[in-house]
Amino acid sequence: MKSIAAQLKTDAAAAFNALYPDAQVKEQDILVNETKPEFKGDYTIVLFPFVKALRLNPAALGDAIGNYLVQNNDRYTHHETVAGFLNIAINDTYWSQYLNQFNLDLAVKSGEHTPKKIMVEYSSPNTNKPLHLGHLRNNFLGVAIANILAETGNEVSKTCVVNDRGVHICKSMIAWQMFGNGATPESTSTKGDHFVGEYYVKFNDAYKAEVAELVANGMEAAKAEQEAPIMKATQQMLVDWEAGKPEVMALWNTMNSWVYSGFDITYKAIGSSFDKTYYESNTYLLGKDLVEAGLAKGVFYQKEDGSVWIDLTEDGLDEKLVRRKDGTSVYITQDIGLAAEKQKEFNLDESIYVVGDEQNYHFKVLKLICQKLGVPGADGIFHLSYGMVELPSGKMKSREGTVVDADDLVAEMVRLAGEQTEAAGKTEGFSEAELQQLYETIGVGALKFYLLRVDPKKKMIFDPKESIDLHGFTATFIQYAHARICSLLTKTGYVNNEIVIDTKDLLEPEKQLLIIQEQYPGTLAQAALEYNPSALCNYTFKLAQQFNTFFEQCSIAKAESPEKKLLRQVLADHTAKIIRHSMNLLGIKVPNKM
RNA sequence: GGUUCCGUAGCUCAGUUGGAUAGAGCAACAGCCUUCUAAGCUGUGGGUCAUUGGUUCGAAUCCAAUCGGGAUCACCA
Repeated sequence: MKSIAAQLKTDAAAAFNALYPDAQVKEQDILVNETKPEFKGDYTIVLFPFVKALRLNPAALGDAIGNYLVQNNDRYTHHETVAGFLNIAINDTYWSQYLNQFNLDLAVKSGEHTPKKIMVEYSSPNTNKPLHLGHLRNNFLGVAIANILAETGNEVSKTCVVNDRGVHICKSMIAWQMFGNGATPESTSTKGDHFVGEYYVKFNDAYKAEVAELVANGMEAAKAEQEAPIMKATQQMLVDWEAGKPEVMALWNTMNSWVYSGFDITYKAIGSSFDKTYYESNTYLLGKDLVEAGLAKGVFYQKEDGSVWIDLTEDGLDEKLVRRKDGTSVYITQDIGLAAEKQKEFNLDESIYVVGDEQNYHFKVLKLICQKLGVPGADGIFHLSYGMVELPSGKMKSREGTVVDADDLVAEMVRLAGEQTEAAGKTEGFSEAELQQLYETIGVGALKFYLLRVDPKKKMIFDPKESIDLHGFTATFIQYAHARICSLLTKTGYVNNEIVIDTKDLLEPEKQLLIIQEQYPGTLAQAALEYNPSALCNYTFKLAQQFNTFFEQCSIAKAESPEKKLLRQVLADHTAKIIRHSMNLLGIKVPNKM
């Protein structure tokens, strides 16, 4: 079913065409806004664009259109034209029809588009260190966007490309060989990914020391960086790995398995999961055949030294290397190969990559090359680019130890949720286990909401002080409204299947709540269209806010009449249903009691 | 330097297919719990929408220039 705003556009276009057939007004030409609170009405049609063409003054035009709308649709009642704005009110009696037909699933899925096969790639960790704050934004976005697209009627698969090979992995391995003395995550009671990450740090410390020593002995810095024994050993290990040397493979497998067991715990805590995981160790050779094909097609060209390039200068980009002179592939070659591979396996309409905006150029190039090569599905490649997460002090820098660890952050949020719950004296009636669950719901929810509430495209500042705030524009605020509703409905004896009869003489808070509720499917559709979960955050907060106003002003227990009581119970119930629905899509749990 | 993104209240952010007096949250201040959960509600103060010019009935939104900031332009991934 169409939203009221959309229906009003249709009806207004019909009114224009009935009254002024020559103007040929189309639905898309009509701008419908919410009426500003200081004016009477619910939705507003902007008349200016038509005033000139029709050579009418705004007041006369507004009256004509307004009268036509009210006479031909019992959905609209009052209208008034103020300075070129035609304000239309929705008839109170219309709302009973709306309430009786309320069906969230139906409303959400009734979009007109044909379902698409969509893959969302996100998370994409390296196996040499634990996840950090930036990964959290990535994961939350990936999960939310996959949920939103699936809910709005698409077939979505989630995938993760694990960067499990390369020189950075070898660094951890070398350091463990040198300094580990056979230690394991078990023997040191350390989470596997953190354990391996510690050796990555140890590598860098040792490397720095070796370089310093060489320089002290008179070597040039640039040369020292190449000649440091630990670096040479690492490079040799990479060669051995590519050759499949058994003891290197064994160590690699062991250390990666430690990391994966650590990641599993983190993913479980933050609610990330994947339908398919690609490992770079399996995919890094992909794309080589496509380089050959590209050469044959003349899409690529070879320089005298044997390296292979593509010239993208006509597309406003640069020349880009796709194969080194030694015949090995580069990063983008694998990505081309993997794009083709995904397409073969899943036959996608859309392939979404949730990757930071520092790779905007890379993905522009990737898509262009795939298109030029004629890789199937190339047009469906979409880089869901998100901005970096920065701290109030600036960027996170591993050198300066300012990287915020994901596990630490989650644990801290859960701890603070507990602390604040206890401080507020709200622990009564919960078992220990229930409390632990509640703290996770609040702590993790707050973190997710904090990272999702900002437009993904924009870089954001993560202020630790602000992120732990459980007031205002937060998940906690919304969760609290939900918990109140659950309690309220139980206490006032709400029975789910009754029919609403009376929506006459709606009070302002009741009507405002209805209007916002009615906008949910449209908001969700917009969030899907723009790949923007923050639109849902904003909406759901607004809904909870309006519910709280309604809650203060419209008592259910002491309603003026049984009809009002039922109406308000239904309004509260629907609020809770929408909150559950949207928060679920955002990956945020809502408690029934808090 | 080339390309590209950004600049809105003290802080964090909405608002941009051009529409009414630019909105929230936090922070500050003043009220509201004998009544359905006060993690709440109500109110007050707070703005040269970076600057300048242009387009037009109308610009935070579009265009140009300037200032300030980020990203990127690797035979790294």
